[in-house]
Amino acid sequence: MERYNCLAVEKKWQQKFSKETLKREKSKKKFYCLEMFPYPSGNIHMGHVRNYTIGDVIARYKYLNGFDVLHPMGWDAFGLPAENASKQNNSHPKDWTNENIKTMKKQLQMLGLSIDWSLEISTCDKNYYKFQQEIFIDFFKNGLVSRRETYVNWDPVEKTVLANEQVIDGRGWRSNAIVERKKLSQWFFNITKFSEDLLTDLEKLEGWPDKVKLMQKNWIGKSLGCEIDFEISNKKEKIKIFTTRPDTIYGASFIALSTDHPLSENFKNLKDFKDFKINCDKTGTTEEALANAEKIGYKSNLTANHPFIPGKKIPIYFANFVLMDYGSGAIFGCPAHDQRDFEFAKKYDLEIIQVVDNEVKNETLKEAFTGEGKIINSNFLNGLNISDAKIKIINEIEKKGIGKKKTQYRLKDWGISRQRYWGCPIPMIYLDDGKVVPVDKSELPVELPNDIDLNSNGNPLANHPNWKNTTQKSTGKKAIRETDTLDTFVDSSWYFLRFCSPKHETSPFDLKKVKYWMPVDQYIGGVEHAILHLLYSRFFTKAINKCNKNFEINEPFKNLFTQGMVCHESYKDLNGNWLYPHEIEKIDTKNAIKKSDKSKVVVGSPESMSKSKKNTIDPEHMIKNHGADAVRWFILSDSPPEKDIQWSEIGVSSAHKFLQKIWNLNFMVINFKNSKVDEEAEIKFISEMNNFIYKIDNSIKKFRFNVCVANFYEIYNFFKNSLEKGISQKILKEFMVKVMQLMIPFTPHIAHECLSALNSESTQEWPKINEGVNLKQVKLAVQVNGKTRDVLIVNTDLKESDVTKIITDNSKAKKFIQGKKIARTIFVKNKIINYIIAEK
RNA sequence: GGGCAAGUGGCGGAAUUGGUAUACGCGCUGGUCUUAGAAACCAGUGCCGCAAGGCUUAAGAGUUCGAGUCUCUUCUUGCCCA
Repeated sequence: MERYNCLAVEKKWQQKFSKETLKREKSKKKFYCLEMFPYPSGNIHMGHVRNYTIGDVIARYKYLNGFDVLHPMGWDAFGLPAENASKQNNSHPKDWTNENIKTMKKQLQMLGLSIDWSLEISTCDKNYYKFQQEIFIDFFKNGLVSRRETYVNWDPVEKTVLANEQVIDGRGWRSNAIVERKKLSQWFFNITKFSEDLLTDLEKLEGWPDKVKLMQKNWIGKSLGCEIDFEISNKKEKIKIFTTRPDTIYGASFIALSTDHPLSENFKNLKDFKDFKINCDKTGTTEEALANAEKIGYKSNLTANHPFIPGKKIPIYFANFVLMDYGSGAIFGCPAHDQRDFEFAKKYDLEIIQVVDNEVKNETLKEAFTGEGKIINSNFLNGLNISDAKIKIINEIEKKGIGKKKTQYRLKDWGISRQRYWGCPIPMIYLDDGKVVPVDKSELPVELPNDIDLNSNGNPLANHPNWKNTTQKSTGKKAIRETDTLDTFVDSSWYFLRFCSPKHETSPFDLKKVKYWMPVDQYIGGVEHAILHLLYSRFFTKAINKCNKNFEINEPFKNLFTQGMVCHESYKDLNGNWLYPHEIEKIDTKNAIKKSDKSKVVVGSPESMSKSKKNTIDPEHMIKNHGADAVRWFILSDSPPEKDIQWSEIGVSSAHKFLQKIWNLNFMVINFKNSKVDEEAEIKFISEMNNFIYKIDNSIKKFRFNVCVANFYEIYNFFKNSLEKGISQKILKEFMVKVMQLMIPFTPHIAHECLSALNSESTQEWPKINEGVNLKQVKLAVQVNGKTRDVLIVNTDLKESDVTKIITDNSKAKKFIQGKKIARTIFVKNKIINYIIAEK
């Protein structure tokens, strides 16, 4: 018996894996297994290891079960870090990115993944973004792209625009800078045209986690409301307001307008109004920023007539918490039942009229009441609940002809302009006469220039001396290129289509291939993409469908799995400096010291690995120490894959030890010599092994990989104990082959090596359960008054009377029922018998 | 503030979906081997109790012959939205 040399064995099999694919062209069943492709930041991290190991288990499992499997990998290669890194070390983003891709590809191959590398794509490759530009032009021609001046979320650090989704807690998702409101001309994808489809089609996605669907639903944020026209007192003009709470119309005590509302024209020359407007622009555009900001207003000299209370006039304000691009840029304020309105009313001493009943009465109201209740103080609405009141008042409004029912979505159009170099150029040109037109498709790609100055302020493309000067092909007219590039979320919104035919030259994808492989059967990635990336990809699929009627694919991802994060404790020395795990020494579970000077180390609770906290573990280092199989095994073993996992050095090394044991067991079986064969023991062995095969198969299907691992430990224990039970070598070998086949998806290197040591050619199939070999016995629990008193091993399908006889003859439960009156017996065949004792 | 998850030994976690709670692993304790340690192997390990037995799935109630699993109340934690 030799010691298992994981490094040599893994290297050997990786050379084979890198040339093989999981294609089975004759198979009638296809399976598209896709993991979210990585950003080439430099090195792979443990999150990638977890993501791609899970994907590999699924891909290999499906392949072994006879599927024709597509399992590609590529690079989400555009993005700001490349620009920043290049500035720092005076290189070019292209070189920096390509270097990283090389390193990370090598690292991924070290994991023994079943990736078909012939399909590799990179989004910064002009052969990729050329087709992205083509899709953009198609979208443009189909009315799915628009350009308009709007207030945008401006990240002052990155000097670029952020989508609403990219603003978290009022800060840039990457820079963490406080986001400002700025007016800019921007390109948009008209994602809101699909609001309703994106919402209703969520119901079709049965293979998606409910959590993710709910997040998308909330994000789209459909709400039913209505528009109401308020007459301005003594004028002919009307103000159209939008509200989701028309039931509170009798509580209206003011009107608030956006500072960009058309009515502001009348005030734009007043200095105090101008100052006020500047002040408003400091508030961000997110709902949260608006909710948290102090509510400020500018009182106009106008009032509006209340549409349902004759003679009542309510004041008109401009306010910072009303935005022009939500609804109509005008609201009516009902302070008693909206927190923002409440704060506003308190500040400007406006009327607070309660119209929904609540235990807290008007005089003592400390905040807006937004809960359920009966309508009061509202004339004909009194006594109704909120939803009935909404229906009734909308009817009334429509009858009076002063407004109509309207559905509103929270989802906004997707702003895609970025003032950056390292992204896909937007293929549009500005003609001298002011027209903005797409580049002729024959001129694609609009290539990024290589000679750029990253150190100049602002957008390097706009600063490039001549790149932006061009001519329109069809007319020869002078034109200027769009210098903004596309948001990098665009790159990842269709890569799954490109993977189906990555070298296709005439269009973004070969429709035949796409129709064969799509939708993605299993998509795997982090839950942090639950909204942005997944929503955008769904939009792209629907938008392409609109441009090309033959596409006929409505949803890109049939099944979605979101894995948890990889966590690790963090360490700080007494001066508050973060320390890497290799810089410290653990004394026990909660205490550690610094290796260099033996000083005390503060151990922080486990959290997501991040470079800033230095609580990262380098996968390459781990693979070199313990082997790829051990790393894969550990990352699958300790927690269910959808939950966070805590990285543990001891965990990996014990995974390594287990694989060594498996290797030894394999050799024990190969060198096994029979003394005598016990047929009954063989039947038990086969039956139990079949049981294990069933369990593992079942657990893989449910993504319960940690349970699979536990089952493998049980198999090992059981198999080892069975060696002395009189089982023939033939049977032992037959089942060792099956065990190794089961292990292929998890630890492909050692599994293949053992199979080859067993002289088995069966490396491409999944073990089948031997039909007809079943245990003739089952465990049956004996309960008295619901308490388990004994567990019997009995023949299957025994009748109640037979079971009772066994119990009264000989059982630990006997003494609990002897001499007692049994009032009732519950008997479930092969499972349980429960005696209910009558009370005296 | 609203919504959604979840809460099981010292730790990670399992429980065929209402039928043996604590599988499996880590850790710990004892033993074998060893000059010693490491490794390996064997045994033990929810709590109380010498034992018989009793108690135990965040807390409390309910439904049921039977509840970790279903219902209600409370507490705690996490995530998302505000």
